[in-house]
Amino acid sequence: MAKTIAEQASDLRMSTFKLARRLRNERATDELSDGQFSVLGGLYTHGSHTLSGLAERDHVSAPSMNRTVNCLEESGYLTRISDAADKRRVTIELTDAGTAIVKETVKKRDAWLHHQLRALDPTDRETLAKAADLMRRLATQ
Amino acid sequence: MAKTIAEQASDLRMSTFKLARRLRNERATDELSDGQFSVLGGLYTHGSHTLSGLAERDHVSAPSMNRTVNCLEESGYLTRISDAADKRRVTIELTDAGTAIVKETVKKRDAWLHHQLRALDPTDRETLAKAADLMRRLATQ
DNA sequence: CACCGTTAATTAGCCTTGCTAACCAGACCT
DNA sequence: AGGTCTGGTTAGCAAGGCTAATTAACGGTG
Repeated sequence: MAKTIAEQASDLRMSTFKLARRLRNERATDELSDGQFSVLGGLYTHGSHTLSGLAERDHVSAPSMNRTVNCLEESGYLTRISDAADKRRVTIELTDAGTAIVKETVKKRDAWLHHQLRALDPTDRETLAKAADLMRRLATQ
Repeated sequence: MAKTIAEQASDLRMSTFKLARRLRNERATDELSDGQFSVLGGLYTHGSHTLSGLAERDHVSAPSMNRTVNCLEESGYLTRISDAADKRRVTIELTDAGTAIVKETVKKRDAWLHHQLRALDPTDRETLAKAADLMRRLATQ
C-alpha cells in the first residue's frame, strides 16, 4: 500500500534530520567548527569572495562572518586582500594551509559515509545517488 | 560514466546538509527553537522520559537539557513528575498544550516539503521515499 | 545501623556563535 | 567640498552548548 505524499514528506524530513545529525557527529577534525569549515569549503569550491559574499552564501550576518573570518585568518587558513580599485572591499582567499585542511577534512568527513555506502548493494546506492540530486534541487528552490 | 562511491558519499553528504538547513529554515513557529521542538517531538512520539533519557536521546548534556526543560515547563508545554519509587528521578510529560503545539508544528513544518513533493513526478517521489528509508537506516547504525 | 560509593538532577559559570546597533572609511554624486 | 550610500568592522547582547561542583536519594557492606 502506497504512502500518501504527506507521509512521504514526514519520512523524508525525519530521515534528513537524522542523517544530517549523524554526519555532523562524524566530524573528523576538532580543529574546525562546522561553520568555519563551511567557509573554507565554500572558498575551495567556489573561489574567493568578499566578506559580504561569504555572509550571504552562508545566510549569516556580516559581523558574524567577520568574526569567523578573523578566527580563520589568525589560524592561517585564509588571507584578506584589499581591493585596489575599491578600497572598501576586501577579497578573502584560501591560503595553501587552508586548501590543505579542506582536502583533508573532506576526506575524513566522508570516510564514515563512504564506508556505509560500500556496504549497500548497488541498487540502493543508485537510489541514494538519484535522491541526492533531487534533494539538492529541492533545497535550492 | 558512473560516479565513484566516494563521489556519491560526498554528494549525499552535501545534499543532506543543504536540505536539512532548508527544512530548518522552514520552521513555521517562532515560539519554539529547534532544540525545544526536538524535545517536545521526542516526548510526543516516544512517550515520557526522565531528564537524562531526554538528554541522551538528543545527544546533549544533562545540564543543557535541564535548561531547555525549565524553559518548556515555564511555557506550560511539559511537567515534571517526581518518581514515587526513586525520588531522585523525575519523569517529564507533555501537557495538553505541549501535545497541541507538537501537532500544529509538525503540520506546518511538513507543509513546505509536501508542496515540493507534489510538484515532482511519481518516479522521483518513489526514489525519495526509498532513499528516506535507506537514510534512516544509515543514520541509526 | 552507619558509612561510603553511585546515580539523578540541578546550579554556577564559561565559551562559542548568532544577532543588532553603531561606527569608520572609501566611493560616488551634485 | 559636502552629503549620502556602501562595505567592513567593532561593541555589546542573547541563546544554547559545555564542564565542574552541589544536593538528594539509593544501596550495599562492615
